[in-house]
Amino acid sequence: MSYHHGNLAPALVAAGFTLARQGGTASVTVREAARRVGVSAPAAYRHFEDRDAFVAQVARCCRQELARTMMTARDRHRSPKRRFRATGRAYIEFAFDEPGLLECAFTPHQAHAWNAIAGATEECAADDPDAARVLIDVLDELHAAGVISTAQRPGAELVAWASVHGLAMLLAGTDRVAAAPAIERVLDGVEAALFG
Amino acid sequence: MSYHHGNLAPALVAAGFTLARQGGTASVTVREAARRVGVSAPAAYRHFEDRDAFVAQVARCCRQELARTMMTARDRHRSPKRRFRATGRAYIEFAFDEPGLLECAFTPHQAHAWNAIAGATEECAADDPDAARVLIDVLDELHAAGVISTAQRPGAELVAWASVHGLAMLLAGTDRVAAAPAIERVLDGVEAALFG
DNA sequence: CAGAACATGTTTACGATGTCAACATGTCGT
DNA sequence: ACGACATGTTGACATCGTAAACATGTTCTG
Repeated sequence: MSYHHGNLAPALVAAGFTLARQGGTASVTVREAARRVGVSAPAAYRHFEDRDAFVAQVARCCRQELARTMMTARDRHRSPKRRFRATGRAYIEFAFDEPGLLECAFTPHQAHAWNAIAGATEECAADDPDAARVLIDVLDELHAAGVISTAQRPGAELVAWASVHGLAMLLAGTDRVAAAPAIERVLDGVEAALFG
Repeated sequence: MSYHHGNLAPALVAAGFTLARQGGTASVTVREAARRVGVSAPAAYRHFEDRDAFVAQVARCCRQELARTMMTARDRHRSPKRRFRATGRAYIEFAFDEPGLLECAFTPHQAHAWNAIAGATEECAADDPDAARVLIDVLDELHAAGVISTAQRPGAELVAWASVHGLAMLLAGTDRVAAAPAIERVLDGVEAALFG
């Protein structure tokens, strides 16, 4: 209604999220996002340094969506081992359900993924779910329950994340049912590596 | 010298390879490759369906380069276990030495990676080294040596590849020496998963 | 050996994108 | 009320992918 949109940035990011969902990072374009929000393209540049900065925000959304998916899958179980496995499986399922989102989630600066694991926990509030946080939490549960030994605990995030993330990348675009055994095989491998 | 270049396609791919090395997939552009070869942009379209097809070829080169790196690292050792570990480590090292090439190697259609593992071995000749082939071979050595049990052998490619590929993705752009322990940790995890 | 079919390059051109500069229009503090 | 500031708009430019239409060698046939 008004000349000024009110909160353009979130609206643009939301539009970008939809674009990512449909066509992956490549189709996350400033112009198209602006178009969908009903605003001129340069307007976006009042809120984002450049396209990379915009995509980074969209990617953040994608990661949050992934985290939410993992959390709901995890919370369907009680035992730490089942919760762990459900978390990992959810990650891979996400690769099939939302290939565009997953691709976008980690393509921009892969450093995000690592940083998320390395130590960054302070940058995400309660309303900013983080996939790495979910993983770390469930690993802590396993540790607390004595399933993972104290000796094995350090670096467990990496082992789990690398396997699952790598598998998700490899399986992107393949047949879902054909991949099912592969998924279980890798999850078995992760468990064997961490406790087993 | 002549109006006709002679073998444009390979020249363009070589140029694309250099571009990938410097700036990753994003900077692999048909126009720039043509420019560097000293030819007009549309000329490239006599040899490649579209940009994706071109990038796919460049990616193939990148994968071959990776395979060569893995092979030379592997061949520095005799024992199957050491050869296996050297292969994996080389993959990760490649992520640090040639981030652009690694990104390009698997971004276009991740299906390549999976297909490479799934069954594709016939499409690569002796002069067309394949990273998946290298991995499979060294796993076969481990199996033959009795290090990997027959029960564990099936799907071992996936476990190894997913972990290492995922780790390489996660570590892209991080500090090399800081990441060293993480690398060993994940490699330990892979070994624990496959034989341990 | 001439010339036609073919492969391979070239020039031109169009539409889409990222992004800058200049201008317009609201909002808000004094 | 008025002027600073934030936020949008229009217009323009460079780069890209890529389609015609045209030019130039190469090669095969009569």
